[in-house]
Amino acid sequence: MKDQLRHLVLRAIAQVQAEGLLPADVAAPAFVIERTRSRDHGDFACNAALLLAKPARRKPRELAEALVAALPQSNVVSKVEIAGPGFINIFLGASAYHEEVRRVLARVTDYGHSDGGAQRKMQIEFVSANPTGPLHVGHGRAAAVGDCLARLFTATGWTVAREFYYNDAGAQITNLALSVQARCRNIDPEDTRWPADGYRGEYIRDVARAFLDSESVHADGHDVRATGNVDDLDAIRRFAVAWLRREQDEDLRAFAVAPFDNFFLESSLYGDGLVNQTAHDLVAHGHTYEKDGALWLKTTDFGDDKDRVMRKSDGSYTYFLPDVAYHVTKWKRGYRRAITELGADHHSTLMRVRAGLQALDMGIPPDWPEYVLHQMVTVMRGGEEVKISKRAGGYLTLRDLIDTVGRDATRYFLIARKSDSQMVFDIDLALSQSNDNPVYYIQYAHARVCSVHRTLAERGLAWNRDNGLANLALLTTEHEIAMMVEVARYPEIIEAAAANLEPQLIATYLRELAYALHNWYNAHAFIVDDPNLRDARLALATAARQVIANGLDLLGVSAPEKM
RNA sequence: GCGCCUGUAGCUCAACCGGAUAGAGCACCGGCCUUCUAAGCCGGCGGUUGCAGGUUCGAGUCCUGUCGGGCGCGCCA
Repeated sequence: MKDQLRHLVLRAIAQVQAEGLLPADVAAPAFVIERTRSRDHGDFACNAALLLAKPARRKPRELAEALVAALPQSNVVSKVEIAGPGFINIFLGASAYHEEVRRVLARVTDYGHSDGGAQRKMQIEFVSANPTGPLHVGHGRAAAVGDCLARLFTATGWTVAREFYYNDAGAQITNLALSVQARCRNIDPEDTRWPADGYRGEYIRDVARAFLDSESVHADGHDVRATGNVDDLDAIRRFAVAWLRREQDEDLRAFAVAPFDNFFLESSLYGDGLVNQTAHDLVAHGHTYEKDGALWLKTTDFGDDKDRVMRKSDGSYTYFLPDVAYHVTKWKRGYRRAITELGADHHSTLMRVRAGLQALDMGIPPDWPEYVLHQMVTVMRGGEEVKISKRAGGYLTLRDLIDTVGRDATRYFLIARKSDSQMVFDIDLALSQSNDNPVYYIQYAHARVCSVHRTLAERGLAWNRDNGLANLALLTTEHEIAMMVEVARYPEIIEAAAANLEPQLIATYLRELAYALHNWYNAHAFIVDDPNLRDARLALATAARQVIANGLDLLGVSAPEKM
């Protein structure tokens, strides 16, 4: 709808220019077509006249009049008004909304999708948890946001690759192996022989038992068999990494996160010599210097507040050099668009990685890759913060949350806030079966329409879809108009959510759509005697149900037929 | 001290990359409805958008300063 109107306004501007009212050298400004706040102002408002006024040196209202006069005829527009300082208010005819309802039922699960991405390829990297323990709630937020973004970009015409990057070789992994080894030897965390920075969670005991039992683990596409040889630390390390990767995969599956297309191992960067190569290239491009026996990258050349060590005096690299090398592979793999999702506590790597990429002078744009940062989640229950998991010990796991409130509520709540705001996850709210709980409220709206169809069948009636679509003009009450407007907004929401990397817009929208549906449901009976009206109401209700189902699917939340 | 994020009604949040009178829900007060699933409707109360400047036709939104909260400031990742 919006695009149609934008097109009309552009033609009007060209027409006014042709008439000489607007100088030809005045470029069409970045005007917006936006939903009005109040229905009194029509369906959409356009600010083009206000923006053109200055360069054209004319009064906004005068220009608005010229634009309105030049606006091409269209069957979707029923009325145009000039208001306030020079807004052009556009009123849509009912038929425009009827058309939208038909489109929903014709396109079904594709409704609201677009081809804006033109099937170009892009990559989203998210979760990227190190395989040292079960996923925690922060990973859950990353998974919910990243998975939803991936679905959104798929829906808007991009070819999306999902990637999971993990460190399988660093000091943390050594600690993991030592912890498992200690457990194999029946050493407890309380024991003086327990490794200094060992992982104390109960799951370490499970890994140790599996290792001693010579189990075989399948993760990331290959099998790793335990040798059972407690003295072989390297074998323990390989097994523990595979075991925890499998555990994390199970967490992600329980969370209904779509499978990752690629798991990228940090160790492979060393094996392929890419870290050395990157260090060499950075030196060659002259943005480095030696000081105190270490090699520094002049990140201050690219906006950082101080330079950073890239190779320590002991010859090993700091973490951000492999990060740069990793992102170089993304660029070389052809991802001209890439999104990296991180916890906000890692935001400092953002500047460093971009600085490293710029220093390499490979023609990578300064704002590549895009970043999505997610802030901390505080989990509350009964007015108190919950932070301990029995299995993991020091932190609350994603699995705990899923087991407590269910997958749907977990996903919805973790996506429902802007990801760069801190959020409070209220377990009591997520568990409540009431209207206060938005997940319940939205799913219930979906189930209700399903229920209407069941009742219809029980009464021996059938819904004549085509008859309903032919009689949409019978839907004229305030609630029905509001309902149609809400349904028609869906494509705009998808577009805005993808463009701004803000999946929470979908969550907010679905609550509003469900609200409109419940209101409508309570104001009118759907199953009435008049077959034309009945079919029409069912057509709109079914379209609304479809939009709810589509929106919930983007969020990874199920759309139940019964509740 | 420096950097990033954040601050909107008593509470949880909106406000569509500068637009019109800052909106919903919950809570509270007064009426009403109760049907295909357990649902809602009307009215009332509630705001100097943390504070102070600036930019312009127009600022919750952009800029500067300031105050409060979070995170990060290592030759850890």
